[in-house]
Amino acid sequence: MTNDTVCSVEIIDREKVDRVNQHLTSPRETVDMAGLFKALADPTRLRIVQALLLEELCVCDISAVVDVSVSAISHQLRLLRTMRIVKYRKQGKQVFYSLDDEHISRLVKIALEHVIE
Amino acid sequence: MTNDTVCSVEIIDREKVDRVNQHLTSPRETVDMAGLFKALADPTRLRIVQALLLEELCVCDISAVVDVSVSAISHQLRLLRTMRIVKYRKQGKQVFYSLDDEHISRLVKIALEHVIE
DNA sequence: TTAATGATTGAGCAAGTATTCAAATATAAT
DNA sequence: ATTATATTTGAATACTTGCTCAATCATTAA
Repeated sequence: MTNDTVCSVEIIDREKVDRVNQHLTSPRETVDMAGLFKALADPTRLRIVQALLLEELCVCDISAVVDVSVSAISHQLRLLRTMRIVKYRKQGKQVFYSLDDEHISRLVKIALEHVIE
Repeated sequence: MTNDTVCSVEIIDREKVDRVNQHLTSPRETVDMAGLFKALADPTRLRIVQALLLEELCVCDISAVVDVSVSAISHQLRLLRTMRIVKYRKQGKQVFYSLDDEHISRLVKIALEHVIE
């Protein structure tokens, strides 16, 4: 659906629209950024990230901290793994997860500042 | 569902779990933070925010920039309004939106750094 | 080898969400 | 007043998502 048909006047300020369009990131980058935010947009996943911000933890202990079933945690960890937000190491039967991205802590910190106000 | 029933050994490292738990934000704060990330977790909304990061825009022009129907944009703007992420001013028939939170630009900037790498 | 344990996976379901469409508001122009 | 325009809104729908349950895999212990 094009905007030509949506807005009867099509565009109010064509010059402004062009200017803004030129400075936007590529659609691909926008989608990727949204994906990163989406990874942090669920309380369970955010809780996991908050926990791993403090210490490396095995799946079972993450489950205990977050108070969500091991299965559910494992599903979410897979997503965080795919997003390259967490990494893991195996030690015997256990799998220890930790954060894999320095940007994450900054994002979480800013978000906390936001909600505290 | 408690973790006592989930993990056969309940908790691997009780001391670690307690320590982490003590340093976590309140559940309420976690949910609010997740809500903030969720607001930026959709490509359409993120595109809107990116645009408003550059200039104040009316709904019609946002629709043109993001290339999504005016109606859909309006629905998303309502959500961003509710989240106190954008504010607006009326001028005649038009409604101009702009960002209402200084944290947002920092979040978007960091997310961009993340995806560019 | 067999049993036990920590973790992963896939299917299914309930809840949430982004968009469309049609109708309704609000303001400006005729 | 009537018409046109910019925006908002509610309902409907297709899609996504987070969890549970059961089964499976991987590693260790007996």
